Amino acid sequence: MQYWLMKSEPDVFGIDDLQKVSIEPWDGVRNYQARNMMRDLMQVGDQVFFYHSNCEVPGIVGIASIATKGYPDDTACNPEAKYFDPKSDPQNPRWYRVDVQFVRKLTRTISLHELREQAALQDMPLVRKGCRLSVMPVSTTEWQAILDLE
DNA sequence: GCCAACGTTGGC
DNA sequence: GCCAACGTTGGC
Repeated sequence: MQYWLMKSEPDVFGIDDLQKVSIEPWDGVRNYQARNMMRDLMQVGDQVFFYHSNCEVPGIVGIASIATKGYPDDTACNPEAKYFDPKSDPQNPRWYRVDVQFVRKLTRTISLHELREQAALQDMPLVRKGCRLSVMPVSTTEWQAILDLE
């Protein structure tokens, strides 16, 4: 089993929204690195840290799991959709998504500030300045180190 | 294939 | 709201 971290803006779709709907298709990702991870690497049952970005206290707020393997993100082919991509061909889909399932909220937010202070987390892309990757792998030791902070 | 222009992300 | 970082686009 693999571990991941996925970012979302709480004003758009936060951990409380995920709790309400239980399962959410993670569509609209238009970044090739993130696409490759969703399409090729994610497996059902993988665990995910749910991260709130672009908000008052950015940080990890909950845990989710991967509910489906990667499958084509057909919102890319819908001209009405927010993340429509005219270059995406339904016969040869450019973008992929997975379904994400709510597991639990953390007892508290583990802020980005606090994550940056941890020596064990210095290699995480997340703590690098200017990291814009919205989906990233988390190692087993990083996963445990973060849970130990809860 | 280079690189300037542009758009987006996301912390602050 | 500002702006640094970074990915993408497109002219050449």
